[in-house]
Amino acid sequence: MENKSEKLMLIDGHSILNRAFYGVPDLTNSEGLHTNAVYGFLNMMFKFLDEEHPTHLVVAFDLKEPTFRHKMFQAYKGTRKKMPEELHEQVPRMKKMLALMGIKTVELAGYEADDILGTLAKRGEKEGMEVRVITGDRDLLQLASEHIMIRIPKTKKGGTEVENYLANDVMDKYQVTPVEFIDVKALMGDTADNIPGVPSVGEKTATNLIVQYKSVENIYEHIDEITRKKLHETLVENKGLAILSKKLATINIDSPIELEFTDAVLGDVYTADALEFVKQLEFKSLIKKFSDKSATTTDSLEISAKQIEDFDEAEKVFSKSLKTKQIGLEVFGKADNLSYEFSGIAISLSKEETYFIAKKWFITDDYLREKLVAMLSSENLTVYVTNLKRILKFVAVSQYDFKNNVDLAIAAYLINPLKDTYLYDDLARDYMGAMVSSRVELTGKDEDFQALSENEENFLKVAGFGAGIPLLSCETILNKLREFDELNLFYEIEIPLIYSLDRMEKVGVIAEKNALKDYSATLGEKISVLEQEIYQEVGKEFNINSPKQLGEILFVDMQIKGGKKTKTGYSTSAEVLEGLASEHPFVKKILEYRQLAKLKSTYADGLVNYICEDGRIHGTFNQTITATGRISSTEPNLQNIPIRMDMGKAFRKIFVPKEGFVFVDADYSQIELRILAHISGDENLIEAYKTSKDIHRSTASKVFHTPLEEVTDLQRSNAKAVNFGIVYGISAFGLAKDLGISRKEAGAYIDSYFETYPKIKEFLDRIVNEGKENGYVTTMFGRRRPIPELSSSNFMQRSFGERIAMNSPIQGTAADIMKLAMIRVDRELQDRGLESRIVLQVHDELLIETKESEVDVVKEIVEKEMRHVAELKVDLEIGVGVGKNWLDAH
DNA sequence: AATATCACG
DNA sequence: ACGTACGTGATATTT
Repeated sequence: MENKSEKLMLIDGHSILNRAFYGVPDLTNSEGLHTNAVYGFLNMMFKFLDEEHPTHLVVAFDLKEPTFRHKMFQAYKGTRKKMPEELHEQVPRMKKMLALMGIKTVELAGYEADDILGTLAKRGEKEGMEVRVITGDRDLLQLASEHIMIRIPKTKKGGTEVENYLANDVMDKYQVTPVEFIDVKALMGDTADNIPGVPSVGEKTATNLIVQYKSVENIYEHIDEITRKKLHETLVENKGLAILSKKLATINIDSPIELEFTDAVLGDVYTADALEFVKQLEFKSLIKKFSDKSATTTDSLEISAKQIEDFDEAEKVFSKSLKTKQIGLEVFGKADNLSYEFSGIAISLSKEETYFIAKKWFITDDYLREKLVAMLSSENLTVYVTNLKRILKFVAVSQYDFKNNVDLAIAAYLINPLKDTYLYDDLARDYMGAMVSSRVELTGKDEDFQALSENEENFLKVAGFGAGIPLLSCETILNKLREFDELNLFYEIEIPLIYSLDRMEKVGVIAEKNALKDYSATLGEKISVLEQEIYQEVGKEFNINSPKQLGEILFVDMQIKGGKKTKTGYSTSAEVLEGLASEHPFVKKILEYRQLAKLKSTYADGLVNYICEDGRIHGTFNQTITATGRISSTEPNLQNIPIRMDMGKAFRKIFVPKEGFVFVDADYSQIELRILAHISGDENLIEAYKTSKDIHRSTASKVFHTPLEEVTDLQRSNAKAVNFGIVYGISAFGLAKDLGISRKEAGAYIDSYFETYPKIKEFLDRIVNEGKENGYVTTMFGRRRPIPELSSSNFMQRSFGERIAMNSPIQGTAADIMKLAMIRVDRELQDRGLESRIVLQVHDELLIETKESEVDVVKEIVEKEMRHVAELKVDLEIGVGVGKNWLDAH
């Protein structure tokens, strides 16, 4: 029977797993299992499956026992270098994954994966199949033929490129046939593959010889024809080695493998068991892929809410809730900072008793809101939720006194801030060991209204999980928090902060829409002018916003030197372009165009879309995003409004206080460096802060051994860069790049810095060791950041981990201090009955919309509260400004 | 959905 | 030999 339409894919298991391991950054699931190689393997495999649609699939692995070829080799050179443990532990995991997907794996005692692949490839070809061999090993090129394609994925700067070889591709690239390739390899040897080869024969010589003589054996039959004396000599001397090398290099294509191709037919790989396993390994994107394609999954935990539409029954549930000690709660509906509309409230009283009280008939928005307020402000009732700030949006006013409300998403964030979501399914998985369908899986991304009517059963599940899981997981989560010694951080900082952030979001900040639109138009005009000028210079029109087109025009069409590679093409970053500007002045126009285009799209046009009917922007401040404990700002991002460039500063002017108010802006001066001085206890830096006005100048004076008055601007700015570098987790490379000096010079600066401030060096060493021992580092307030990278066997990964270990306690402590300051300033404004309000936080800065009559008291409040949040060995200095717009106040 | 770039601390 | 400063988010382009 002809098998013309059949296609066999063979994967070199260890080789691809190895590639994946080194190509994918370290990944661990919450149990601490390393998963990056498995993840990379699967992604690569899916990519090939999508491309090729094979009918048959086999993955071949080596076995541990030494093979024939290994044994022969060991006479010449030790053993292969062993796999790092992080990879080793992933091998059984990979095999399990493949087994669960119903994919055939083959391993055979005494034979390498190469032999298995070779045998199966030839066997498949004989049966008339198209064959694809996926490997990272060039040795396999000897298998290439008209119907056997060797595909070698290469990880190039994050992306993967594939080299494909049929027989003629091998000829094109190596000038020899696939079979002759064995002989080339035999002559030149391959240390990585344990083939000794003939000494001093490299790729060139080997190829030339084989092109002429076709095989090792034939060379020796014509050995007298070799005229190069040295070469002739070594060839004769090493004849035995050459013959042996050929044996070592030859892949066995007749291994005794008991495999019928019918056993390797590729079926549905998206099995329910495989889905369970990818969930356990926490491969987010693959979970989605598997869930979409596999049959319905069963939840390992059943909580379905009972729907209530009757007013009297609703009354009963609320009154029972208010009398009990603890409930789980979730609110459904639409809400922003200006309005809200319930679709209902889910309440869980116990595992068996969960309700969804729908808004209907007499159960109105007002009624639900009233009940919600009662529960959130109850003295005796503890309410467990997963997103308290969102729930607060259903309570319109900012004047409230809520208590005993526990946001478990934030608790889970404190336990491990590296996750990207803390939704109910995440909590169930991490703290209850239960796999449940996510909200998106059950109801999609649609609004709650539609979901309720469209798929009632699924919606009631979401309601059940949403309220039930917080209640059922709270004990485990809080115990973990206690174990991690983060309860104080949680209750004294993170929970109160929720209310302050909510207030800040609800207040919002005025952005002058008309001024913004005018500026957008101005920018638009300047951009068109530049655009035309650039087209003139280049000689044709193109999309300047496309790095691809721009790169090709600059470095291919115009042949400009100095092009740098990225994985997709030429880099056109500002850094590269600036390097070009002196020789090609028009490049400045491109830079300027870029800058203005950015300002127009992101800030001018971007911000306008967020201005509400009240003329204000109500952004969102996220509390569970950053790894260090900072808050982040989205929709829009109000923490990256321009300030450094002149053209950008205009945007700060459109942020203004309302009538009768001004802005008071307060920021911490060099808070991170001061924290470093405190934590390290370095007397010299502490002393410098006590006596010097200008810390960078003072640092320059000491580091460069120059009297204070004689420090040049350049020295000061270099010292400033070193100070920054220290906080970022110093490296000579990074500093050199920043300052545009050599790595050696940068190293000298760093050495001198550490001589000046010896305890800083001690601290940095200590914190890295501590991180390696514990697997995490902490801030002054006990905030924890795990650093899995520190245990990586990859130098780059580990170095990254070390810099994180140095930076996180500093950046994180600054974040803790600012959070506490915000809470206190906010509370003081409330308690004193003032009308002034915090409107923005930008990491070390607070912007306060201040009633004109309250300016003095507000200034006094921010100075006092911000300064005294923590008593450090150096004072926390606060800069305060007052103005009619953000730029002037800052 | 990923990549490149650039705005901020 | 390798090749990165720490932490974020939005936009436009390309896949």
